[in-house]
Amino acid sequence: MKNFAARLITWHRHHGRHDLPWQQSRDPYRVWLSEIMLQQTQVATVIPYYQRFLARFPTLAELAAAPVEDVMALWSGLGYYARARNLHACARAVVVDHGGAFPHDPAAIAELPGIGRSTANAIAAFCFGARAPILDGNVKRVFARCFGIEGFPGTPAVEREMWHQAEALMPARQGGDYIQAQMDLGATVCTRGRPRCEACPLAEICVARQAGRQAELPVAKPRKALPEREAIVLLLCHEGRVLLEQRPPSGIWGGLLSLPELPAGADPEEYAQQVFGCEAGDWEELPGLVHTFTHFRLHLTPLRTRVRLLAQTREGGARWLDFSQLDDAPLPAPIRRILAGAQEAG
DNA sequence: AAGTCGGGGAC
DNA sequence: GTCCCAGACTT
Repeated sequence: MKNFAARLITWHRHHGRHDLPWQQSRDPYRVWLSEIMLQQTQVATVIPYYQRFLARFPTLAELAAAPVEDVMALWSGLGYYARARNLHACARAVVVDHGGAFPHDPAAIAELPGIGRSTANAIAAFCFGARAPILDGNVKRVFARCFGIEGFPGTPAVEREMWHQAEALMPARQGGDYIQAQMDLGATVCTRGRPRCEACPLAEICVARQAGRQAELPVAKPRKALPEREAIVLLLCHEGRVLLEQRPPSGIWGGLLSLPELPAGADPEEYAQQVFGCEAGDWEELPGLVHTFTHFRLHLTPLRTRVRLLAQTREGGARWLDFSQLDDAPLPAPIRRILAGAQEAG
């Protein structure tokens, strides 16, 4: 489709977003950091995290030199914590394998931890002027509508078709403006619900608009019923402190600190004593909460008790933290909420 | 090809 | 409440 890129680039000059915090620089470090944070995460959510992160780690070298725990703490609440681990690993790989500077070749960038084809291409196009297209949620939505592409874009077949389109449409020049234009159009005009077609530079050539099928394209993900899971978490309190344990590196909340989770069917009294060396007092059930993940719904029930310490905990990853230390701890969002409520309740 | 991985904005 | 977001990675 000729004119596709030209329409977008022209539109972007006057109607694109130009003031986002990571757009003030072509420093690959800042571009890369923003791209990772923005994976499956909206701009408004990312901005405060991005500012905090950059203030703590102004350069890639400082990030690479830091302990991964500090990175996790700054990521706490942002979700998809494998991104933070990969970010740290990537910084070290750039230092160790590439002399501290990102490679310019998109394929080489995509070899780095946490960087896939789309993110690698974005970095290469923004920072090095590469003719390398992206394919994110915005582009998929624009393509599906503009070209009338049927089928859920998450399937490999549809994705292959869209990558082919993306490669063919990518202009030789102004690549950075072009991919920024695609994302801006998807975020501000070709939105999921109620797209503003009257303001769209592609309106004349858009298949969905001509057919009045904006609401049907892109085809929605086929949904299954969410499985329900339940978990009991323990607040073992002792002299103003609470026991937290580190989660396994992979799985939900990988690598974060969390409240100890009672194994299914276990007795809290015995578990506290045998695993953590704590003699429990009276148990108090705190208000529970429901947290919905992408693929299941978790019902969390907190049980609180004051304990007497009998022995050293047998859990290597377990730590006593003062309630005043929780702000800086790498906690999952729902656990942070539970702890905040528990503190208020005394 | 399907499943795993968070949290919140927008509706 | 539901849907999905500047996706990557594992199985």
